[in-house]
Amino acid sequence: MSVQTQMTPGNCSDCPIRHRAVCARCEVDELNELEEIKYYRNFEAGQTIIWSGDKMGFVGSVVSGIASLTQTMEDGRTQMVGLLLPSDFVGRPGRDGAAYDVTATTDVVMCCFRKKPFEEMMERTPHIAHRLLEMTLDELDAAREWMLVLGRKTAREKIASLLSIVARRDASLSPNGPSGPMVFDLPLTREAMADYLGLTLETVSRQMSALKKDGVIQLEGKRHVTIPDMRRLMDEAGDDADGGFLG
Amino acid sequence: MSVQTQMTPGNCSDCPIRHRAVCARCEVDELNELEEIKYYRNFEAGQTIIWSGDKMGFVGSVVSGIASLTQTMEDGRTQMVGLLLPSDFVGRPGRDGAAYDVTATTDVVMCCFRKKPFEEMMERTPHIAHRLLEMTLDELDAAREWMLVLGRKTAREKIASLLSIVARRDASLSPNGPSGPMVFDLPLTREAMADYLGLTLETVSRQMSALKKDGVIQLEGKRHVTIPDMRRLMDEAGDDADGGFLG
DNA sequence: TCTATTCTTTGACCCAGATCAACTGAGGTT
DNA sequence: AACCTCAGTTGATCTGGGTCAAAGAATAGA
Repeated sequence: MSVQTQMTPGNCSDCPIRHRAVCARCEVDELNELEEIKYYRNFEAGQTIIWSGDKMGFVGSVVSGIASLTQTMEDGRTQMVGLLLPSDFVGRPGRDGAAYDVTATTDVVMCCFRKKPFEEMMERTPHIAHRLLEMTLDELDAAREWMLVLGRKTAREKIASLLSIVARRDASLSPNGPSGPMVFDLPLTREAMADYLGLTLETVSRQMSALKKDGVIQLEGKRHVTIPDMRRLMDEAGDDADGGFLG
Repeated sequence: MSVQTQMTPGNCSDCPIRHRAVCARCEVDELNELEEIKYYRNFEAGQTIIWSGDKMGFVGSVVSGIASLTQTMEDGRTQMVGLLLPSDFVGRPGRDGAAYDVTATTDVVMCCFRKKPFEEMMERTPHIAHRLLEMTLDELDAAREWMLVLGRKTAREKIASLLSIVARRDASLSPNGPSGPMVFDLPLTREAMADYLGLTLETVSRQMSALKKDGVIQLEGKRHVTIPDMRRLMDEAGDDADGGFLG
């Protein structure tokens, strides 16, 4: 999951490692090579894609839907450690076991590559290794930004942070530019939000109600969110770093 | 900062990107090339190595001492997002700005490479890009493991987690193997520990005292720690994943 | 030796968020 | 329509860790 980078989906649908921005780098020979080892898999909402510790025979990227990475303690406490949106990469070239559970939050289509051939291709095509390094550095930045959220922010700030991130990454919004109102459907249940934010679902619910009451967000039903003023929301998130999202 | 990987320092002191394990991969031509663009810098404890947002002209790795990565909000709340121990890499090839402050916690010696030539060399030497990808994936795993600590663990568990990590990465210990008692000096002040764990320094102090009272750790002075039973400490940390550290 | 200064510990009290519990409301099934 | 079930809301109460305050302990300097 990347916080810094915006995505323009829909382009470059055959790209081996889907680019976050409009793809300007596709190289035909790369694609042709990959075509042979590429396949698609569908997962239903709630289904586990990979169990932590399992041997992973593939790497891949999310084509549609949303998946989440979670870690769980023996006593059941769970923490979401990443959100995989379309174009995000899954898997660890050079690693055998998965480090955390990957679960489909909505229905998910993944574009997979068998790991061995993918790794061999990485050897031959430095381009891909570079792209992967770049993406991994993005994820690392995002993970570290999230550490600040988890460690130091209040419940209200946490909710605002999550809403900003989802708003930023969801393309179906801001018909009037990034400073206009934003409209989107939350792809997460209150429980999933809680797991992401290190809160309980009750606290999430209460803070959502509070933000609604204060006019920071509007809610239709449980999932449909309107953000009348993105800047206001970002203030609530206490975020200095907006990744250049707003002017 | 890596949680999973152990380091055996002292080997391979000229290696461009120092390996965490005993180095079996040094290649002479690589070294010779790097020698030209390599230089050393010293920092005193407390000194800032890089300010968040600054343009970074170099990448490098920690040779000795300990540095920390921190993020700070406008109101002063700070969260440490990474701990850099000897052999850890600093910098983001392909990125211009630093994403967070890097501060010397103790006196630090860094081995630096000017960024441009380093990146050019990365182009020519896929080996290095792979190594860097591997290291970045390790950091990502560590960051995500830390998200569980920050989001879901109690203060006591947090302290125990931090102590395990420091113990695991400190080489000057376990004269009687990994199941014997461990002895080391904490490289962090109580405040730094608090910033790492998302706590206040008072809570850190109280929990250290509690762990001491309960015999989980022994303290001589403020910094010198003995862990009579590593397994006991890991139980206190609530960690299922010990990274294969103990049998 | 006698301060300063910096780091740490400990105590008293408070509050944000957890916990426990009841309730609402939208689908879906029969 | 009657009944589930699942997701979310809201209330009442409790508590872990924060906050404020004061007092050691170690080191450096004069």
